[in-house]
Amino acid sequence: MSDFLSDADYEALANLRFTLRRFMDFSTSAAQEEGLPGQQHQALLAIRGYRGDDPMTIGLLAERLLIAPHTATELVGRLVSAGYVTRRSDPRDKRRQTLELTGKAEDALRRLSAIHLTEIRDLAPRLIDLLTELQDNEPQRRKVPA
Amino acid sequence: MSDFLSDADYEALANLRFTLRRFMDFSTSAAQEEGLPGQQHQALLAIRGYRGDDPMTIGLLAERLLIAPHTATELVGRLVSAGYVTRRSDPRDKRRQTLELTGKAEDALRRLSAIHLTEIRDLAPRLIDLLTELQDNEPQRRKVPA
DNA sequence: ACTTAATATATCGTATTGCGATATATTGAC
DNA sequence: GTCAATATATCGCAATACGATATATTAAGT
Repeated sequence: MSDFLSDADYEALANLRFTLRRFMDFSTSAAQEEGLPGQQHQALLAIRGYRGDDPMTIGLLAERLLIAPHTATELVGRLVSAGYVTRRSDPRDKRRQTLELTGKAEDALRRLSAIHLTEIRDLAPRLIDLLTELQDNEPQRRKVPA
Repeated sequence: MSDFLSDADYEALANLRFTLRRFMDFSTSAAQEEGLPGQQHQALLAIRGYRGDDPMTIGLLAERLLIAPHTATELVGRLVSAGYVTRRSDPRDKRRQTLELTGKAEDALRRLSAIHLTEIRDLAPRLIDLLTELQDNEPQRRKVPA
């Protein structure tokens, strides 16, 4: 297992992190300005962006956000309290809670998503460059590059 | 300001988040297995990947991690306690603290960076696709695509 | 040189948030 | 019909970042 790493590798990894952090930072700030903590914004997006036949539930949301189900429970509790999400017992399986966005959530998410698209279009070229660089710097590639 | 957004836009944004979250989740888990909280791992990477003439300091680290200087102070405090970083007063400006990685940190970071490179090479194609898709779906582009 | 402002780091208390452990309700398996 | 599995919920805890503030050092203005 070649774990030889050049200074350039570390630099590229650090730059990738820096770029990702800037995006996360932008995103969290934008959400805060809408009055939403970053995690709540991402939950709304996960609900809105979900394509599937069954309705969105706590468990599905947990999967999409990579958090524990009971953490999703708490997150949804906050969203319901703040008026962004409705939670209703699923008649087909009363263990499940079906989730839907309120108009308030749709409005906030529309604004947030619009500026996120703009920001992503700004960031994407740099990000793609960094990813491509990291892909190309294979540690063990043939001695004579084509 | 056209904030018309299609279902596909929301889906693409949600998928991008999901992919970023998977990377962050992978990264945090890998760091934990090395005995490092994710933030500490990223601090080590920021120090190691930093290219500059002046030595790394608390303030520079804060800039690279996009955290408040006093948060960087706390983070470095934990890293020093755990034996990953040395902190010394800079003789040129005694307000500054110069930071250096210990051998322990270099070892852990080498292992972590190696598996991160592997993971990134896995993830990069999907990420590049998602970013490209988001770039191309300009809401207001010319009516007749070339 | 002396006073004042700016910079760099540090400390303390607080708030957010996610998790582990655990509990309850509902459904499915046999 | 009983028992295991699933889905959600609750509680206490730990980690971490921040705001407010403090101290030390350097720079700027005169």
